[in-house]
Amino acid sequence: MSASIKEVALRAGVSIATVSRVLNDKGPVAVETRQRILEAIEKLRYVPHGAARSLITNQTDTIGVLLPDLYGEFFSEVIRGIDQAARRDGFHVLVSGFHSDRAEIAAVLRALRGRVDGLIVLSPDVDAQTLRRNLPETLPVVLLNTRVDGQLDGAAFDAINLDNRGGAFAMVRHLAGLGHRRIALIEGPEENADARERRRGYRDALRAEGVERSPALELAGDFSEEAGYRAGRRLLALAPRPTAVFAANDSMAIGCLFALREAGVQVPGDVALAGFDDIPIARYITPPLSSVHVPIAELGTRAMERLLHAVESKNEHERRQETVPTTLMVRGSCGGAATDH
Amino acid sequence: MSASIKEVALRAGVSIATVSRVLNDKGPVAVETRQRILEAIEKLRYVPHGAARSLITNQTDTIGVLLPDLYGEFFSEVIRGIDQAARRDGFHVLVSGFHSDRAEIAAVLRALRGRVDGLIVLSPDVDAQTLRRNLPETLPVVLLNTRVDGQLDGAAFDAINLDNRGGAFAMVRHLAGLGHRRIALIEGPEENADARERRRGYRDALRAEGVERSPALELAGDFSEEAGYRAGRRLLALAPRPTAVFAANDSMAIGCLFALREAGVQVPGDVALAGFDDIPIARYITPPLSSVHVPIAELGTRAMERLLHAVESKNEHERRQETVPTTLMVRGSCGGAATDH
DNA sequence: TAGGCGACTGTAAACGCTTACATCGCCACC
DNA sequence: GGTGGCGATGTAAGCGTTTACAGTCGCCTA
Repeated sequence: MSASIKEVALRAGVSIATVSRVLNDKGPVAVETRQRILEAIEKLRYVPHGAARSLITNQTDTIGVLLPDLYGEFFSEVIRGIDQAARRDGFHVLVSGFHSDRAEIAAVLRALRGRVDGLIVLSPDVDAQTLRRNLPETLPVVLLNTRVDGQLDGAAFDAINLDNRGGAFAMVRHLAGLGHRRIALIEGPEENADARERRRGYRDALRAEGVERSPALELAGDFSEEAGYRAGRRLLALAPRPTAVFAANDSMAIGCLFALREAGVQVPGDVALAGFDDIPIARYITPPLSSVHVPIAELGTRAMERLLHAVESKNEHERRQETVPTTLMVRGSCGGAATDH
Repeated sequence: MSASIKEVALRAGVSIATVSRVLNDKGPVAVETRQRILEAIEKLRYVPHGAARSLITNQTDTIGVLLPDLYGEFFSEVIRGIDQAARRDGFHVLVSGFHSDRAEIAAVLRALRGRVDGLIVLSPDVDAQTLRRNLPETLPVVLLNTRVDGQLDGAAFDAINLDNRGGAFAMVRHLAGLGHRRIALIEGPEENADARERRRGYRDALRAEGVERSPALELAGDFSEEAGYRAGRRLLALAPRPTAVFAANDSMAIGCLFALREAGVQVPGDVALAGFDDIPIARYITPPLSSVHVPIAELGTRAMERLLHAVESKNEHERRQETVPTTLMVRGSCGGAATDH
C-alpha cells in the first residue's frame, strides 16, 4: 500500500491535522510548514485515500450509472456524455449493467450504498418500488429515458426523457408535407414506452394534417431489422400501396428497405422511407435514410447536470421532468431534400 | 443517511461484531440470533457501507477503466465485456475518460487510489512513466490494446492485444488464394501500432504466398473514410490496376468502395475489396464487405479476467501478454464466397 | 503590564466497519 | 471434579481521513 497521511506528517515533522489542512486548503498554515509538507507529499508520492475520506465527509465524488444488460452504441454515447459532465466537476462514474432479473437489480442497487453520491438509471423499465425500496431515501436519482412502472410515483424522481412523440410528429408531418396521404407506420414493441410515444406522434401528425388514420397501415414490429423486413413484405401486399413508410426505428427502416428493394420498388421513387434514431449507418446506406436524430450524448450530459444539482441541494431540490428535443434529418430516402453527404 | 451496523445491533440486541459476523458469514452465530439480526437488517433496510468496509479490508471490489477521450462503439463493447466479467465476480466498474493531456492523466490516476483494486488501461498510447509514477506499485494494471511508450517496460504490465497481424495475414492470404496477384494495401496512420501490425500481416502474407511486393501498391491512409476514397482514386490510376484491395480498416474500405463505384468499377467483379474491424455497417453495404472480425467484448472479458487474477494473487503473479485472435468474415465484396445475410 | 486577539499547530473523536482476542457457559472426558 | 475444548458472544483496536476544540506563542492595545 502506498503512504498514508501519517507518514507524511512524520516526515514533515507535523501532526496529521496540519497535513490534512494543506491537503484541503482549510485553516491557516505557515508558509514554510506548507512547503515542507508539500515536499513530503511529493517524495512519498502520497495520495489521499478516497474511501477513508468518503467515510467521514459522507461523499464519494462518484455517481453510479445503471444500464440495461444489452447496450450498444446508444449507451456508449450516453456514458460518454455523462463522463464528460462528471469529469468537469471532478466526479467519477461507476457503471453497472444488470440482468432484468429483479433480484439482481436489488443486489446491484444495494451494493451501491456508500459508493456513490447519486444515481442515473437508464433502463427501459424499472419499477419505482424496486428502486425506492433498495435505495436510501436521500440518494438523488435521475431517470434517463426510463419509465417507472408506478406512474403515480413519477414525480418522486428527476427524469430526462427524449421527445419521442415530437420527433415522430415532425417526421410524419414532413412526409405529409411532401404530399403523402397513405403513410404507413412500422411500430416498435408494444411494451416499449419509446415505441408507444412514437406511435402517438405518428397519429397526432396525421390528425394535424387532416389525414385519416387507417389501422391497416399500422404494422407490428419489434425494433429488429427482421421485423422491418417482414413489415415491408406486408406493405407490398397492401391493396392501395402506401406511398410513404415511417419506421419507429432505423433498424426496421433498413429491414423494410431490403424488402422493398427485393421487390424492385424504388426508394424514394415509389415509396418514401424514414426511420428514427439516426444511427450512424443511416447516412451510409443507399439511399441515405431520413431519420430523427437523437442527441444521445446530450441526454447523458443533461442527466448528469441534473444529478449534480440534486447532490448539491442534498436532494431537497424540486423534482423536474425534462424533455430533450430531437432533430429532423432529411436525407435521400424520403425524397424530400437535396441529398446530403 | 441510512442505518448503520450499530442500529442493527441495537435493534437485534447484540453487539456489532455479531452483526458483522452474520453479514460476512464468518464465525459461528446461533441460529436464532442470526434470525433476529436478519430481521433487524430487513426492517431497517440496512446495507453495509462500502467505503467503510474498504477502509479496513483494503479492497474495494471495484476496478477502474481508463478510456481515451473519444470513444465510440469499440469502447462501448469493450466496457460491456468488462462489466459482464466483473459482475460475475461481484466487482464494480469505474470508468474514466481523459484528455490526452498528460497532467490530466496523472490527476485521474491519482484520484483512483483507494477506489479501485485494479486498472484496465485502454488507450492508444500512454507512456509507462506516467503510469508507473502515478500509481501505487501494488496496483494491478492490464493494458488493453495499448502500447506503452517505453517498450522496455512492456513486461511490467499484463497486456491483452488484438492479433492485428494475424487477421491481416489471413485476409490477404484469402485474397491471394482466390488468385489475386496484384493486391493493394490502404494503410492506417503510420504512428498507429494497430496499423503497423496490419501492414506487417499484409506483407507477411504476400511473402508466404510468393507474391512479390510492390511499394506502389501500398497507399497511405489514416483510417478515415475520406482517406479511403482518395486512395481509391489513386488506385484507379495505377498502370496495371490491382485486382484486389485490402484496407486496414472498414471505414477506408467503404471510402474506397465509393471511389470505385463512382468510376464504374465493379466490386467484386473488377476489383475485390476487403476491410478490417467488421464494423456493423460492413454487413449492410452493397456488396457486403468482407472484413476481419474483432471480438471486442471478448477483449474486455479477457482483460477483466486477467486483472481479477492479478488482484487475487496480489499482483505477485507472472505478467503475461495475451493476443486475442480475429475471425475472417468472407462476404460478397471479395468475390470469394456465398453471400451471407 | 494585563488582556486579548489572531495565527498556527496539536489532540482526539468520529465516520462504519472487520477482526484478533477475551470471556463465558457448557459438555465430555479421564 | 478438574481440565480442555468448543460454540457463542462481546470488547476494543484499528483502517485513513476530517474537524471541533484546545493549546501555544507573539504582538498589539489600552
